Amino acid sequence: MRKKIRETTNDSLSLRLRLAGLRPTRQRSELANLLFRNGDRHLTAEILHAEAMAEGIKVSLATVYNTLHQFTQAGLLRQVVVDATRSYFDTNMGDHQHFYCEDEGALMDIPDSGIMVDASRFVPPAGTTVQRVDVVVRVKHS
Amino acid sequence: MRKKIRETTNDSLSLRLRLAGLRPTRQRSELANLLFRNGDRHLTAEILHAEAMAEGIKVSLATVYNTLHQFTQAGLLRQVVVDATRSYFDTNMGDHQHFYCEDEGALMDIPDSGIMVDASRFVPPAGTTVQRVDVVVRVKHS
DNA sequence: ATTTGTGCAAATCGTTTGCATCTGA
DNA sequence: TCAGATGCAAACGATTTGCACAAAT
Repeated sequence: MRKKIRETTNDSLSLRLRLAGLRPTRQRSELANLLFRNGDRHLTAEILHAEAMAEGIKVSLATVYNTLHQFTQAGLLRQVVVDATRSYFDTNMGDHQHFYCEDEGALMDIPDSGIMVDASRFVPPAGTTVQRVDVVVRVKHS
Repeated sequence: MRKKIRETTNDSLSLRLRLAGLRPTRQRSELANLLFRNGDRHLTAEILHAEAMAEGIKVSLATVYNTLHQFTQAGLLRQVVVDATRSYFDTNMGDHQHFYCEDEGALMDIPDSGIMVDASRFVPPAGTTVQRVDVVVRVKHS
């Protein structure tokens, strides 16, 4: 049979990476798989790295950091700042908000119904435009 | 004239510290003065430390950090998380929200009219209660 | 072949801590 | 007096970077 022109291994993830202008290297593809195969996720670099290790994926922590930032820049992830000591990344790029439980450091999406902050309700400082509006509902175990 | 029983040096700041259960030490009083004399402020430990130095106030950076946390715990300050790399403290304890300009790392109050997020609009995860709702409007120089 | 990514370990940066010394009540 | 504060420097933990090597196109 003839040589396959189009890459057979080119799953949708590789495609996504390509479209984002990122070479689908082994590490990036495997991390992308971890990140996106199971829908919405909120994780730190360390958590992702630990998961990768657990699945036998070889990546250094430094590469995980780099990759998360590249994905963020490419619009595949969103960085969520809730805790001064940790950086979370969210695979859900839709317009949504979060619950954050400080007790356990858990970040959760607010089920849709929720808060819609209407950007027209306020005027940004002179010379600036609104990038986005972050809403974090801080909760505590009661 | 008779000995003054009540401290003459007891300005409102020292009083505030006392009421908060904090000894009005020289450093705490002077930092409190810097923080509260000019109304609302948003600053990092480093900025406050630099200001103190500039005014000839002798405090170590470590003490500034400690003091900011003590004030926060005492309800005199609020810590605002907007940037993964810096911690801001806000002297405005009222219910309000912020603009954050990533370009210049500037944090500003949103003039009141603004956003009122109504906590009843959503249900916190089971077993938790809402602490507070943080809204950060991220803006960029255009 | 050339460009781009990766790994490691060292460097960085904000923040915290241990401990000896000082200070306010 | 003496519990509580402070200062310094060392410790810390998350993140980043420099550089030699490896992989993708």
